[in-house]
Amino acid sequence: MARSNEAAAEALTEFADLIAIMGGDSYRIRAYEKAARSVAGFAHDLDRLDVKGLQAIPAIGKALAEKLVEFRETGSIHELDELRAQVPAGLRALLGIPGLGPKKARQVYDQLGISSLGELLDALAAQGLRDLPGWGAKTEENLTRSIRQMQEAGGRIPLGAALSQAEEMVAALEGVAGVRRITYAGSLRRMQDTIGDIDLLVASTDTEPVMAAFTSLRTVDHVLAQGSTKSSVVTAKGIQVDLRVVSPDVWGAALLYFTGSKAHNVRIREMAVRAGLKLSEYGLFHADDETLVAAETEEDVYEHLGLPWIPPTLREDRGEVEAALAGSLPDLVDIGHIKGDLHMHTDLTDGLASLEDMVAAAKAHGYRYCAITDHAPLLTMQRMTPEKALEQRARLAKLQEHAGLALLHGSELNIQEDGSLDWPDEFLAGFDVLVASIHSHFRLSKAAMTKRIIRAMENPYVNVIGHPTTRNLTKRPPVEFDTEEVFKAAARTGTALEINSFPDRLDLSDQMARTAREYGALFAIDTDSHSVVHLDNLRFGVATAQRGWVEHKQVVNTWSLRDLRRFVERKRSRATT
DNA sequence: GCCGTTTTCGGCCCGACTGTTTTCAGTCG
Repeated sequence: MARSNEAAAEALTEFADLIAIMGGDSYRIRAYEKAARSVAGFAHDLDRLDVKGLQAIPAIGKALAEKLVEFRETGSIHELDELRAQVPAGLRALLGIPGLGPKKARQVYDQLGISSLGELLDALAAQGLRDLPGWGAKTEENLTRSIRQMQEAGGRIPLGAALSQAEEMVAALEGVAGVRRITYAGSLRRMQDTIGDIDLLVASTDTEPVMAAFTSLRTVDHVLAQGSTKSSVVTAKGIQVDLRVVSPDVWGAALLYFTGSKAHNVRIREMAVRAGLKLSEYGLFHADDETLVAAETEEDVYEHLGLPWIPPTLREDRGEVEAALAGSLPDLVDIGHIKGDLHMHTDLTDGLASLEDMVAAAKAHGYRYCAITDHAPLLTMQRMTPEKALEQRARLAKLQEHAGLALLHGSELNIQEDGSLDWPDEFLAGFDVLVASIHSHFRLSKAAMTKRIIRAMENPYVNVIGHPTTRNLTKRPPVEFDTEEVFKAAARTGTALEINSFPDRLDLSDQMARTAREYGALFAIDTDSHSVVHLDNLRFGVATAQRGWVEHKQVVNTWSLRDLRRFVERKRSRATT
């Protein structure tokens, strides 16, 4: 994704937030929000487009096209600057608190002068908000809880945002004189769902120019430390980035060391000690005479410890060392195994791209098949109807004639509070494949939630449970259900559990996928794409699956079309016999 | 602010939930 698109989308989103706080017209707000999503999901680089070209982007008219040009040329938009002058910076951040929207944000500012998270917390602690009109004890309680949940996330950055920041910096430094190798390490290389800070590793014999280039990167806001082998900066987005420079001949040892995890490193260092060796970021040495054993590649170091190379996504000391020793590391799913995406939206509901464009994008990804799964009627805002679904099916059949990959017609159904679904079985039977997801009633009791999900899985037409816990990494905790019961039921009913690749979701999480796998459940790694560019998120879902030790055989969308259809048919026929 | 086979004005994503209120406002998906 082009960086300029993201930056422009962020400016438009901020615009929308500020208009909302100022009490502006709700349709105008929505227009900005929609434009932001459209720009972020636009497949081409905005930088190449003039006012006229920009207007060809959906949801961008003349006014916004001009603002986008202004943004590109000056780095800002004067109307946005004027709004910023009227709304304290901290106030917008309050909108990130679930349960607190623009009206309440404005209210606490106007009536109590609160314009930061800290001030809001103080007021909540002092019970100073319950007397405001429309507020009460319960509101205070809910907001306090929301904030606590946010803080427990610890200001960590979702994987997607961290990775694009890291890749941008790696690309900018790759060409610097003296840089022999460069990569990101740490939790980012292990593809953990959230990242505390970014670790970059450079192999070079000439550190000065590398450090100078690093600390003066455009994205750097300020420098925390600058030395000859290690420097730390904070980016404009508030992300800390550490850069280490090592000699090229110890690249492998350093990469191993800085990739971690700490727990994994401790385990293999213990192994080294027992073998009369010593492992550090500078290499594997004989303990007695300090002669070098291995350092140049990770494979080398692992091999001299008696281990095969262990994929970074497994390096958490969750049994990978034992498995490696026993020769039983999982045959992990990889991005090349994926034969199709089973969860994609189009502009028939809340997607941004047309059916034709989504199909073309799936084809461009080299898929053998893809499923179009627009929202079902009970998500009322999407205004789906049986007629529209059938019409889409007819269009899909027409596209199939020259598609070059198998086009499956599906839908993303809504699991209701009692586990029932949008359409009767007779209508569901007309689809090729169906995803069912929770989009409402997140706070049911654990028992009710368990029963609800299992009932949905028992429907013979439900093939995939979409984003099973509905968690949002920055906003919403996962719903609670009895994992053992649900995962057992998934295995028993022949229902795949989705590993949703959206960077804010990554749902199932790595740990839950690992548990589900132990109960014999199958998986679908989907992108839940709402635009063409979202198809690229697949790598996050695949990495999450790897972290959950998921093997490719356990992922239904690595199967051939024939096997996938059998999977669907088997469940359906079991129900009728 | 966008958009148009209902085309330059007047619609636009609608309904549920929560907590507040005593008929409704704000938030969310």
